[in-house]
Amino acid sequence: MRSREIVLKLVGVCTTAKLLTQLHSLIIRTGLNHDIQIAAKLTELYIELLPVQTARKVFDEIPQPSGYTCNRILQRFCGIKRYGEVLSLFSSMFSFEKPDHFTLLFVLKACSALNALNFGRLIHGFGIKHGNIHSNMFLGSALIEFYSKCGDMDDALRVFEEYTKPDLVLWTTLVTGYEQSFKPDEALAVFTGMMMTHGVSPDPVTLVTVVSACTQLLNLKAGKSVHGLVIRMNNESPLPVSNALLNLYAKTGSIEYAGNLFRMMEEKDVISWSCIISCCAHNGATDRAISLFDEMIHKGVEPNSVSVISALQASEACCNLEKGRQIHELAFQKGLELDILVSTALIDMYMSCCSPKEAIMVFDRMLNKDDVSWFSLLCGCVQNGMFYKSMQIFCDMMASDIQPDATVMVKTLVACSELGIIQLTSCLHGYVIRGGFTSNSFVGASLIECYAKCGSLEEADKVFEGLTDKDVVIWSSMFASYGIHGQARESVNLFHRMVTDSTVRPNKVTFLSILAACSHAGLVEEGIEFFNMMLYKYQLMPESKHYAIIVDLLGRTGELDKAMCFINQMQSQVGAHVWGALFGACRIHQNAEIGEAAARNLLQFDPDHAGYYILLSNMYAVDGKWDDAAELRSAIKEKQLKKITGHSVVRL
DNA sequence: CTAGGGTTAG
Repeated sequence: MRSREIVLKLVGVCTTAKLLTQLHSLIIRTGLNHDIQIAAKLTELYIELLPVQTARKVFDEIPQPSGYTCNRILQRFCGIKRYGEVLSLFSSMFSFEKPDHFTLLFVLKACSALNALNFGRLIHGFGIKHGNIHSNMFLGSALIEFYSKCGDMDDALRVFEEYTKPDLVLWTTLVTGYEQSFKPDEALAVFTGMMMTHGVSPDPVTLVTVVSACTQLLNLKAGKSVHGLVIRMNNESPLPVSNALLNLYAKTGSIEYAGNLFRMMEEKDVISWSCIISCCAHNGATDRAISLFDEMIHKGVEPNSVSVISALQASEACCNLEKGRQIHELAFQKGLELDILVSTALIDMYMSCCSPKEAIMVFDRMLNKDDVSWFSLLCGCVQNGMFYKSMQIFCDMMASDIQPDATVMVKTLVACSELGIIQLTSCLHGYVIRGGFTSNSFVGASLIECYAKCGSLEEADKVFEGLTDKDVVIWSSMFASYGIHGQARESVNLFHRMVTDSTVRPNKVTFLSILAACSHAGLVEEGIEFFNMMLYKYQLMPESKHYAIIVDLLGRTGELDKAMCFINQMQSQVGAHVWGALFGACRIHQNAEIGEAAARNLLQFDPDHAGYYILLSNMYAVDGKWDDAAELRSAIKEKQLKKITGHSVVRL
């Protein structure tokens, strides 16, 4: 009798697994393991202290576990997210122990995680039948969360409405449910109802969810009023709330608000830094994004993959290869390079900074690649003019059993059209059909243009006529195809066929194709006619590229003054290719005066482009302006510019 | 033994 009490006391103070095993063997030797009370205590300890599998074994050996013990083991499994085992355990204990509301709580949690809608409904029904669940807020929120996670907001709302006096947690669970189910409007409506008609004040948890809802809606105005509420409620808002607000400002591109809030925040973590860096990186403040990243590192904040990705995107946007490399080094040291998202951001950065070699090295080092990393690699190679490599990557993708999607097909077709190998195009055409891409108009358009660029207008036309559902993209690609072959008349005729035979409305790209076709064939009048049609009949604002074509068109026939006038009356910003077109025309027609103006404008876009200097100096030379020519030549030397040698390839 | 939550990413 005495030893029993001692054992019980010992069990009470046992805190480690090691002590427990020693104690257990002692208990077995004394035969006290048959004592129900001691066995129960032991089990509880096992459940708490031992690896779950052992705990489970111990539990299974108990002939009559109490409800409390059952709940403890369920709780343990819930804690380590082994939800499948929670459900199977529950099913096995159902025969001997009546579940109480604690049991149901754990099981519902498992059902939510596993999306086990039917199982959860069963639990819900059981709860209704065997107890007054509507007096228990804990069960209520578990049920609301369960239905929300299973995507059944109607039932979630029904549960909520059973409560006559829902507390803040219950309200918040409902708001969160709507927000997580991508119904931010409803989330905000419930929130306003809670505050206005029921007079319940939110706490930080509620506020975070509400701000997330505003972010989903990109509703800056609503978000700002929540911010106002936060300020009125509390002088110093908790970090999660500030971070949520920061994210709202970042996502809505409100760089000013984000900056102000960030500066005001007393406490900051990686998330805060990541938000502000990503905000700057995506809204044109790339240098600031980079300096913020440096500041973060300097302050000893440990970077995570997200902050590294944002900093890489900033380097990418401002083509800062050196900075990109530095961040790469840092990511490598921190072991973040293993993250697929980081590697992919690195590939994008190197590709955009014209260093495909380094991008490929990153790719080759990746342990597991997903379809996005493959796509980044493919895209980058096309961007960098490595068309053979792009085709090779496409083949490697297929060999690695990666299913190409429509965007991959488009990029591959672009690479193929640059290579100009028609047999390859036929192969890809076959794949387009087998892969079921025929209904995708972007793939269709790329295929048409690919055939055209490989020299086969017939094949392009065959594809075009074979498509039953021609949208504006498909039509435009065919106009462009005729244009490539100098058949502007056919292009124009086809345009009229589109307008009369279909309901398709031309867009800016359509006019780009038509104008290019006219320019290519020297159809000056028609080109200007189309330009006016675009402007007046279809009310489409021409962009710099459209102007460039018209300038090119006028330039070809030597109407340089007219072209200059045209540029002067442009509404939109004059892009580099507009000046390029004018400059090219001036070279052909030997107009050094306008040519100089064009070249000076061009150099503003690309100050180090040796080609412009040389062509301009040639123009001076032909005009006999030797001094000007010499001056320019020495400027080139001074800047140490080298002309990049041009080359072209023809494949038969 | 009990409930609702943060953020960034191709």
